[in-house]
Amino acid sequence: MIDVARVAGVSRVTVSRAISHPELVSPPTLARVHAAIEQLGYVPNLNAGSLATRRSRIVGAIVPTLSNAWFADTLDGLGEILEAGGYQLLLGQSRYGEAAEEALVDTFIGRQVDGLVLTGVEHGAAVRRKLRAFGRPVVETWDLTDDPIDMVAGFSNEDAGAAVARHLAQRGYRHLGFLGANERRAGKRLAGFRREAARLGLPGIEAEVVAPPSSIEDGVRMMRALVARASSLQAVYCSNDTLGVGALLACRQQGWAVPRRMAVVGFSDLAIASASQPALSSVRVQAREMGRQAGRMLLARLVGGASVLPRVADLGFSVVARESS
Amino acid sequence: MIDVARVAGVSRVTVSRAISHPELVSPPTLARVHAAIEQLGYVPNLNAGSLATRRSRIVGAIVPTLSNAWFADTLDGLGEILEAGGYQLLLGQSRYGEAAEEALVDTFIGRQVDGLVLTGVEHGAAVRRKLRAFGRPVVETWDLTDDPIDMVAGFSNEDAGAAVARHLAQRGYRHLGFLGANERRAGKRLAGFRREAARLGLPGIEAEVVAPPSSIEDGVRMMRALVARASSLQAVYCSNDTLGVGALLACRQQGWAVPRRMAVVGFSDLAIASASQPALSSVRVQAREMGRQAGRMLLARLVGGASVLPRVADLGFSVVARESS
DNA sequence: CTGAAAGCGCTAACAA
DNA sequence: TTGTTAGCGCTTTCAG
Repeated sequence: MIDVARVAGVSRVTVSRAISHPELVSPPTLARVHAAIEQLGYVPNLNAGSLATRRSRIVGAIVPTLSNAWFADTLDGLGEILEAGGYQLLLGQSRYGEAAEEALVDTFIGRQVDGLVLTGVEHGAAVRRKLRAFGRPVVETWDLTDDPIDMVAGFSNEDAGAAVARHLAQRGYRHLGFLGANERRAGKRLAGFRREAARLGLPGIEAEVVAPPSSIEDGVRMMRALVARASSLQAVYCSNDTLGVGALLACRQQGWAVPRRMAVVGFSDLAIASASQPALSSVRVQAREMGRQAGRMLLARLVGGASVLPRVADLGFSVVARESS
Repeated sequence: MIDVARVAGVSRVTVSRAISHPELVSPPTLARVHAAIEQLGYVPNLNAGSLATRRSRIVGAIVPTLSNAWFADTLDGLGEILEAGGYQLLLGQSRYGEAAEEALVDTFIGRQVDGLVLTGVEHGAAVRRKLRAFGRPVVETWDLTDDPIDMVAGFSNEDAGAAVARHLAQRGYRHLGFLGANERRAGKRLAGFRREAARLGLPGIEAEVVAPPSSIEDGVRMMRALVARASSLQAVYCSNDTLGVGALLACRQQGWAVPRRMAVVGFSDLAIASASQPALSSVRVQAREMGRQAGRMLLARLVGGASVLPRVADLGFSVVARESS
């Protein structure tokens, strides 16, 4: 910057202003500074700027994993909005681990991110405390809660589970089962599924769980294990579409007609759900829109702006009935 | 940090050392410092550290989009390796735009990222110049070139296209078509496909292209357009599986038997390829492994270490023949 | 509209 | 092993 100042024949401050507050610099001076910047190929050190301003123009985002298309979609939507506001995304993968999440929160705070997006609403006590003390905007996604750290953009996983139970009950299935990942939000979907089945007077629900991330093979194996335990099973709800496709595959291998002998419902409505044979019923969630909404909520607080957004946004979900149920 | 120093009864440097170089601090002092850190809930400002050390412990990554599972997988693999080395990922989406890519490169340089991962090997001249001048490790992915900016971890898109042509020719298909995204790497696959078809003496190839990102609907529409133009078509190669699934759908709607009346081959072997009906032949690429390899190449340069990795890593690809061809 | 002075929070020499 | 002295490169008062 000193070099630029010398070449332009001005002081360092003026160069700084020409970059950050061009309206405070006279047009001729501005032109000279720009020329010097161009000539020297000068690129300002944003870290130094962040240190001085305490604003990094970076938003941190923590997802369990990128290899699930749905989280990637949320990030895509988030990035889309943030880019437009001049912010960038610093990424962290928690791999579904609470300790990893806390470590990520620490480094994000250390890097002075201007805002943070988390997946889910269940976090360690330390995470909640630190983030509240941090005092910068935080959006939790992919779930809902009465007591957010700050803001939420998601949907009710319990309600989604309950909706599937109603959907299956309506179609006459009574003996329901569940295949799911051993993970917080999948657990909530199971809880809602159980609660609603009980309310409707259906028999108790047999469940199989597996450590995330789930694979199609997991689905095949769990489906077999489940029917071995509960041969009267008529329908199974899977906490994600990958397991759902696995369950369909297991049915095909056993020669069971879907949905007559066994109905299957997945979750999150990936492309694979509509492409599979028979097409897999699923629960559609607004993955990308959740990211967008989170981005808007952050920007509203970051750049101020007129619009005051509510702290809680429920993006909802919908049961998509296809051939498998 | 001053507060921590006072509480622990030491100087600021000692606190700094206790955090960054604990082996240089005596155990009792270290304990006092840690106690003070704990008590005050102190979180070091990493930006200040970066400013002083000129190392940010951040790697920038630019992908066209996150909403394609394959790039997300590459990032996942990259993140996996970098996390283990104590680095974090700063993300940028170019949306297949060269200007956007250059802007991202600028801010990444400005943020002093320690390394950079790009998608593809075709970049603006300014990007190449700036990155070479930057002097920090850069890995290009998802393609190969003789003249990398620095390092490459990818595969040959041209060879992949050629391999599909051979695969189809071997099975007796002669009139070949192509559906693809209007994008650099898809273009190379088409070029290889064309070249090989010509070499094998097959008729010229009809192609349809569409702006990325591709959708299943794009595939349906393009497939129809293609056969409207070239009714003798026997097989079609799609530059990604999404288009491939769309092509299959179009065939079903027309009542064409696949692969008898029309063979279809996709690209990148997403889960959707094996789940679709009939199962879609595809070209498998090592998306995650490309990310891992890029991560290893970066770390090898960043932390030094014994192993010297080659500048170019060809991860290859393989044609996966399924029911559709 | 421009410049001088002071400081953001940390770390790398060097010395003790 | 610990502390002292100088910055890292930028931005913000406050004067001029």
